[in-house]
Amino acid sequence: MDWTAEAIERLRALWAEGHSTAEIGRRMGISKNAVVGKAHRLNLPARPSPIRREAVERPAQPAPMRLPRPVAVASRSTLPAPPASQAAGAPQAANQPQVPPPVPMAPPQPAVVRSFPRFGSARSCCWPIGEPGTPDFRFCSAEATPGKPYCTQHAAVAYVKARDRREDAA
DNA sequence: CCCTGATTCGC
DNA sequence: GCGAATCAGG
Repeated sequence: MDWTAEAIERLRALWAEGHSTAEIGRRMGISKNAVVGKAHRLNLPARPSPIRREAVERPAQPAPMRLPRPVAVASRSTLPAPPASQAAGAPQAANQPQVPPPVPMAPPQPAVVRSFPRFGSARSCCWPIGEPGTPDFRFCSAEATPGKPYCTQHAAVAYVKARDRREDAA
């Protein structure tokens, strides 16, 4: 792409009009990458983009770390007395390797939901009535038979004798 | 899989 | 400088 002044002007215009990079590319007969690349180079105002690549892993960066300081090997026995610098004025606290404050761990779980209301009394029948998901869906809620989740009526339906059920099975 | 924009990096 | 490749989110 020959970025003539006209081309750049057109790019700027289309960009300012809010066209997508691909659309601009289509109109100018170039790829959207060319558009966005050029726009980026021209420092055109970035468009709303949800993308954030702060954490893009970039293995290719050896980053030759430098040694903190060359450990000077003092010729034995005499450590030169430190110059009585910082005696007056600003304390050189800046060089301390600022230890970040302890990060508080995730707050402990307050309390596991102990238990559902212990039903010492009778439970209600949980036989579904109506179409689940519809407003009028409910459960039977009659008094369930002890040890069973349904009332006697529905328990009779729920617990069918194996013999009778045979026919239903595929 | 389509769209989007951003960044990188070999050319 | 260019832009395809790649990344990343919708």
